Amino acid sequence: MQILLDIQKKLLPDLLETMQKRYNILRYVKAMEPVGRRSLANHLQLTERTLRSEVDFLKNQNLLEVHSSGMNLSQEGRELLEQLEGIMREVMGINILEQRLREMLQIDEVIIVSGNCDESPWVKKELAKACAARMKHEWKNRRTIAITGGSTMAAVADSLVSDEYSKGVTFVPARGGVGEMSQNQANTIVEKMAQKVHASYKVLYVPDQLSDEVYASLMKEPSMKEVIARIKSAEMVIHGIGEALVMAERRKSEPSVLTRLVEQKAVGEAFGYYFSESGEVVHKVLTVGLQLEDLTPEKKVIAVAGGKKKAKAIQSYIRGTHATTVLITDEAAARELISD
Amino acid sequence: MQILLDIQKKLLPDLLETMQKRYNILRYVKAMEPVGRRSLANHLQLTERTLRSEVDFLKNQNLLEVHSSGMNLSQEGRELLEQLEGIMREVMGINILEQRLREMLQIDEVIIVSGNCDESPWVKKELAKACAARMKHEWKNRRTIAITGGSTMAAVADSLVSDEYSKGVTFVPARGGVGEMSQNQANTIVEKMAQKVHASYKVLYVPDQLSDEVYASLMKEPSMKEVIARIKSAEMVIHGIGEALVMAERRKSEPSVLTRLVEQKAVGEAFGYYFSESGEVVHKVLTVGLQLEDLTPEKKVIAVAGGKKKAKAIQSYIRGTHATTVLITDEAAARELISD
DNA sequence: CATGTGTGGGACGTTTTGTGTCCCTTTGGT
DNA sequence: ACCAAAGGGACACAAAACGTCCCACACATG
Repeated sequence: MQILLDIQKKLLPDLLETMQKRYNILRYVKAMEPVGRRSLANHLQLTERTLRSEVDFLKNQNLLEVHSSGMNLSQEGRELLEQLEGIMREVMGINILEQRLREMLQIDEVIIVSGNCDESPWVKKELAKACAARMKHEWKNRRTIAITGGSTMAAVADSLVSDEYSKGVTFVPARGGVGEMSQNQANTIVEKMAQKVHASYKVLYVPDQLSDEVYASLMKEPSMKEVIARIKSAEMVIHGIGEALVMAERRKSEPSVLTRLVEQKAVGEAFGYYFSESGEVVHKVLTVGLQLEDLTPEKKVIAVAGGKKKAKAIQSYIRGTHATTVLITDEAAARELISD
Repeated sequence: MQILLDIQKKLLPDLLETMQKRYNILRYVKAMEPVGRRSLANHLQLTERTLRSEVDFLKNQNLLEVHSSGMNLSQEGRELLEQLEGIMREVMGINILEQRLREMLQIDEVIIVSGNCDESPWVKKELAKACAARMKHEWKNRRTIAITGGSTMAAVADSLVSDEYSKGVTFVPARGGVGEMSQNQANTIVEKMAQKVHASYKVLYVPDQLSDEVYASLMKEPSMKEVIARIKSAEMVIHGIGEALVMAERRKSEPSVLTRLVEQKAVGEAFGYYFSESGEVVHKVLTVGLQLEDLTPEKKVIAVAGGKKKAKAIQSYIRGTHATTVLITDEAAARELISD
């Protein structure tokens, strides 16, 4: 059945929405019958007219009856609703999860793919695919895209496909050297993405461990300044979210940093910032490029991360910044987040 | 899965239609790629513009790509189509049957309920329900409805439910005395239907075995003439289809009639007419009311019959008259019809 | 090289559908 | 008798869908 639903989601994207709407109407009618149009419209947060159209429709389908005293479910409607109750749990599983997460995290948009990244490797590909598809919808209008490193972002690069608007896009790394393996470095991924969709790109190589003077003079370099300006003006930011300690180790951070992270109970990491459970920034990698405060509301920020064990990291990061507009995650992480 | 589909059919009636349309587009694109918009529109019997809207949609869903040389399926489209092929067989099972029957019998509309009347008694109820629902859509505009007898029609009467327009309807028996058991007689059913939906009705009692003189004088009776005129002007005709010999026996026809039916290979029967396999009328019950030639194209004629063993009867009847606009039958009969 | 046929995409006016917003009559309870 | 709440009719307006062009471009063919 799941496969049928997946196909339908592709072939009729607003099917679920409509089903859910009508399902809700039937439920409310059952609960409140006999109920009038206007009062029902209030409860369902629909305008009178739209609800009326729906009611007319349901009436034509013999699912409800309308009398002068109000609306009732018909016998057939009752039977259908009974079946529907059972099936909707399954049908809306993901949808309901998305909705709850949206409310809980106060995020505009949540996309959940079913499965668990940690257990099934192909789920990460699904995550990446979802991210790629989501990006696609934006890059007609948002043409400078900042990207971070990480294996998830590398997967996103693999999933990108070019289209008519993609040529106009420029990819830039969000921040200089935050210490990933080369194939998962932001610069590498930026290059790969640009090649995939025939777009332009700019890289930002900032050597680690520079003395302050060299660093300062480097920053005065015009080419450098230009890239950084471009990065700061990016209209879309795509990034992964990591577990704080895992990231710190992978980056071979100083022991002092590590201990501080542990002491301050850092759990999440995103583009070089480490967040405690409550969302406070407890550490940041010092480098150029996007800073947390650059994530203004005008930017579209897409965060991608999946797997049950990343739930806390996701939460800490979301608490730490309200800039994220889209969260793309998997079912396992979503359920874990909600269960907390 | 079937239950989900059933629900969806109720909740979004044109879902299947849309799915099928898009599925077809994908199939054709795959078969003809790279293919242009106009040529595709021809093959699919869609106008250029509607196809274009669909293509835009599918393009946005990343299911197909459009280049200057024509359209191709995308990788994702290919994958989806593969899954779709498998699932559509099941999804459209009934729909495809309906479509094939429509083409094969040259009928405007075919409605098939799944199952087999002969084996599962509740399938007849489903047939009746489908018929009742179908009638409902008409009686806003078609207000005089002629009904025949038979157990199927009796079941239809049970399934009728009243609505706002039903009061304006008048039920009449299609023909006088064609010899059914009283509870399955047209007059009885007409009365029952009218009661069910708070409509008016007229009956037509024509005693059997009248001498010609009495019959002639009876026909001059004004009340009689009025009813008959009403019947002939009926805007909708609902009738069952029977197996010729079964019907003849049930009606206790003369042995001479029986032998003639056998000789002439009568197989189907509908409102008193007997049809041979090729559709010729080989016998008719002599009585007043609707005659075969009264079934003009303006009338909406709905034929209801199900069960594998009625397939031949249905076919013979349909061949005999092209007046039928809607056939309501069950899966078993439909499959049998197509396999012939 | 010209030409003809196919491609996608833009554009525009028309039609249809959906919607927000009224108002009116009916109904049923107080 | 009255009032609140019901459904339904009506209308104007916006948005979407649609039919029907025309255009630029690519490619094969003469």
